[in-house]
Amino acid sequence: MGNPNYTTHLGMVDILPGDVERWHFIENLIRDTARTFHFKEIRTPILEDTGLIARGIGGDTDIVSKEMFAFERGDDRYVLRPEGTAPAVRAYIQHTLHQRGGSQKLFYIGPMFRAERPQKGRQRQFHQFGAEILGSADALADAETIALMHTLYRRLGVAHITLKLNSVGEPESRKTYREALRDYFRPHFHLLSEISQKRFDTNPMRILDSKEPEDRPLIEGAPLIREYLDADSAAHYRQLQKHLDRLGIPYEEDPYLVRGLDYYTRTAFELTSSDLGAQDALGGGGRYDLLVEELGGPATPAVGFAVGLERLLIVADALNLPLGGEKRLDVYIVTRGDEARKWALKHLRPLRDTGLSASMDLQARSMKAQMKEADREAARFVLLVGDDELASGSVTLRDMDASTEETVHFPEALRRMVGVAEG
RNA sequence: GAGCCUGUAGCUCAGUAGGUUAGAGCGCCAGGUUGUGGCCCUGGAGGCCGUGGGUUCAAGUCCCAUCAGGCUCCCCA
Repeated sequence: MGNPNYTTHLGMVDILPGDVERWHFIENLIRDTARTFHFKEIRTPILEDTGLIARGIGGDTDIVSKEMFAFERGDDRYVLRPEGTAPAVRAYIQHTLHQRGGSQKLFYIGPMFRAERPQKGRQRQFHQFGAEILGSADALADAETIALMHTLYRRLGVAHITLKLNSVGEPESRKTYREALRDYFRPHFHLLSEISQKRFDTNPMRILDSKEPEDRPLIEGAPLIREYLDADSAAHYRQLQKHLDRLGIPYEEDPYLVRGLDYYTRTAFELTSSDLGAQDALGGGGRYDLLVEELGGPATPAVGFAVGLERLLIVADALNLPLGGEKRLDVYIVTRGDEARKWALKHLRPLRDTGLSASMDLQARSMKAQMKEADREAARFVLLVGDDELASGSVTLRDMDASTEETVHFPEALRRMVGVAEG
């Protein structure tokens, strides 16, 4: 591919014409779906304070410990946001959105950055759609959040997806559970995989979703968190399941589902697809009742999720879902001679003012070359203007689909083209 | 951070046990039609064979390094 002087950095990709339309399609679908749930869009800066991210996500997570694009400038520490929840919560606090009353239903779409090794479905700059409900502790909020995520995929037409559901309880019950897990694994410690041995101390719950074969039999006998859930969390979990049943949203209880970010409480969920390969998570989320207070705001229960748009596109492609491509051109003006080019320049405006897309040759090429370009851009019509037309005050209107043409006055040509474009 | 694989025209790829001026299809440009697209024919432009070093009389082809990419582990969206 030659040797250009400059190329994108590792894990950063350009989205080119022909591809951009697919992004528009899903972005439109997302915004419209969020609108029907009456979630409101929020846009936050791509750069955030490093402290916010470290505090919000947790210093022990991979994201914070080794995947941040961060730099300093003067006394300020900046980081390219690796996820959207902490920034959304920051904005919620900073602008006292809780004073607006009720519970705030927010969503965002935008680029996120993590310095990981890129692979299928994972880029260093990737895009997420996320939604958050702040201010409700009710399981109804969890259900609405999940319903939004589920509706998006249903409306996209994705069929084979699995919603995994679990409750990770309150910090207290989790602490008890962690100890119970250590007690259980301790006698078998030497049988655990190397990775799991490391996690034994740091985060024994992560042993549960280990993919190492030698861990599987041990995990099957391990105590489950549901046996250690506090009464309120257990009730909340049952309530959510009833809501999901009422909504007709199928789910699979996964007692081993443990999500990577520190801030989750109670509800944890994940949407997976077999079409994705190794990175099979389409989206995931959960409840984070302590985060707002942790970041300096009023104690505010909250729940949310994020879905990866790159992965959504992969799934859509695997299913051959029509996302659309480049739009065809309505009218291309083919000219012959300088006078005709001047005529064309003047007449582009009335064409465009009616809403038609209109274009012309910018290189003074032959008519044949102009026709080829009109064809390449899938022009619906060609307006041909040369000496004859200029002399008679008319234009040749060519219907490129029907391969027919006739000579008419410009206003008449305009009327006909608008009629077809609207039909 | 680790492993495996790949790197020849804009794109998809051929390039024989290392041997003279590096190929195809598609795409692009032009001509065949001095005022017209899609099909067809003809011609053309476009490659320091990712980069650097080494082996050799000779390297796209072998070796080493490096860079980039893909997939996987880890982790996550």
